[in-house]
Amino acid sequence: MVLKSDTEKIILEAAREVFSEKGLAGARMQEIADRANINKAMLHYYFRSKEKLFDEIFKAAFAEFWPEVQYSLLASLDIEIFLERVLSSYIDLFMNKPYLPIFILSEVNRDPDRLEKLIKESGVNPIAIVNYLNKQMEQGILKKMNPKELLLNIISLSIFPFAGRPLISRMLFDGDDDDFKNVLQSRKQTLIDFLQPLIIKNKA
Amino acid sequence: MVLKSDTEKIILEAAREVFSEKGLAGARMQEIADRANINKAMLHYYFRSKEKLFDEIFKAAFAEFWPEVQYSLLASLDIEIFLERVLSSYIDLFMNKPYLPIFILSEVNRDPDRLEKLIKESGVNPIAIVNYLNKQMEQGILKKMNPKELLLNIISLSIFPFAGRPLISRMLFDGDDDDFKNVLQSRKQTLIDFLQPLIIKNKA
DNA sequence: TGCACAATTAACCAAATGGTTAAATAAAGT
DNA sequence: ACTTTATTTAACCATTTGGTTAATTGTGCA
Repeated sequence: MVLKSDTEKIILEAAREVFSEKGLAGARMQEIADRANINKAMLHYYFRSKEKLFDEIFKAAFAEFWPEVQYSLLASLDIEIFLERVLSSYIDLFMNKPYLPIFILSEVNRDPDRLEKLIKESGVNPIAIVNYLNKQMEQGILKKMNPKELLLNIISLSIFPFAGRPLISRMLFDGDDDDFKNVLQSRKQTLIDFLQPLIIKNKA
Repeated sequence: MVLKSDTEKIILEAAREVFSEKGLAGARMQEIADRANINKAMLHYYFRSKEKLFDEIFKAAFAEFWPEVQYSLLASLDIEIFLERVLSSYIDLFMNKPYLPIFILSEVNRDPDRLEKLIKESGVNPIAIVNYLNKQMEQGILKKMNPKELLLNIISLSIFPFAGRPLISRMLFDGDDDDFKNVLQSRKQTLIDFLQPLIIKNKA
């Protein structure tokens, strides 16, 4: 891949900010240019069109969004370590990039075809994780259930609090986002506790 | 409240469709008018501005979105029945109105102040549920944990699969939304099983 | 029937918006 | 130094978009 010029990187960062705040439809090319301190024409010089620029941003966001989980199970991993890693890396990720979950969710919803293309290109494969969970169940280490649904539950518990952060913060924490932030941070541990009953201990 | 004319209702339904597909920024007044089979000027005749029309839609959506939970615990309820009701009513709701979760989440994220105003007007109060859960814990019926976090987990498990439906359907179910739909439907029961370990049975 | 008022429409408007262009400036190569 | 190429800018353009207006049609009622 060609090295990215400084200007290009500055544009991408500004675009990421604006697109994740306003969405594709709500974002304004002028605002991106302003935030990058450059002339609006530069956006087209480097990225041709709003759509193309957005594609770059979305692709990068999705790349961050996904692989955390996948790489957590290269080897046949102990389930407790697996859980610890998945939850921890997701929570760290979203703590640093709070905009990620809702950005992905919103834009996938608005135009699912964009995701479709990306999945095919990137060869991402969540089924590996499903198989892993399934194996743990067959070995009697995990309580038996639909492994896809278990993965869905783990992801729900990890992502939703971040995706719904402005809502939850206001409804459940009286608008005190710091308070909520603490809960989110400690979730690395409390979620493991919450999921603990799924793990079958062999009586030693 | 004044009776709503037919035209008004038709507009609201069309607006709801378009706004929840495209979001506030992405929606076009012309498209709403077209879908309602009326002249665009009628939209302004009845609702003054796009913003005002959107407010109506959002308010109605939020009203559907919230009270399901709240009304589930008018009396001091058995925890199993509580869970059953909450999960069941949420799943039924989102099964019929799949657009609701992501619509609320997206738009609250885009403009949290809109929610702020609504909360104050509507006097919604999730803390009642938190208190209820807390009491159950003190009575030794529920495993002890942060009650706000338990509520958060229940909500996450209920809502996220719907909010992320286009994403999950493609990533986990190979794009077969019917397959996913079945899982969602059966979740009324599987989620109860999943949460079962939280409930402490008194040995009879 | 005719009058007042509500509902509806076609035509129009100003502002915003994504995108283009031609000229200017800076860098790089010779 | 000179030429070529890449980068940057200001001005401009066509289209879209939310919103308005003035005229038309429909409705209830005195």
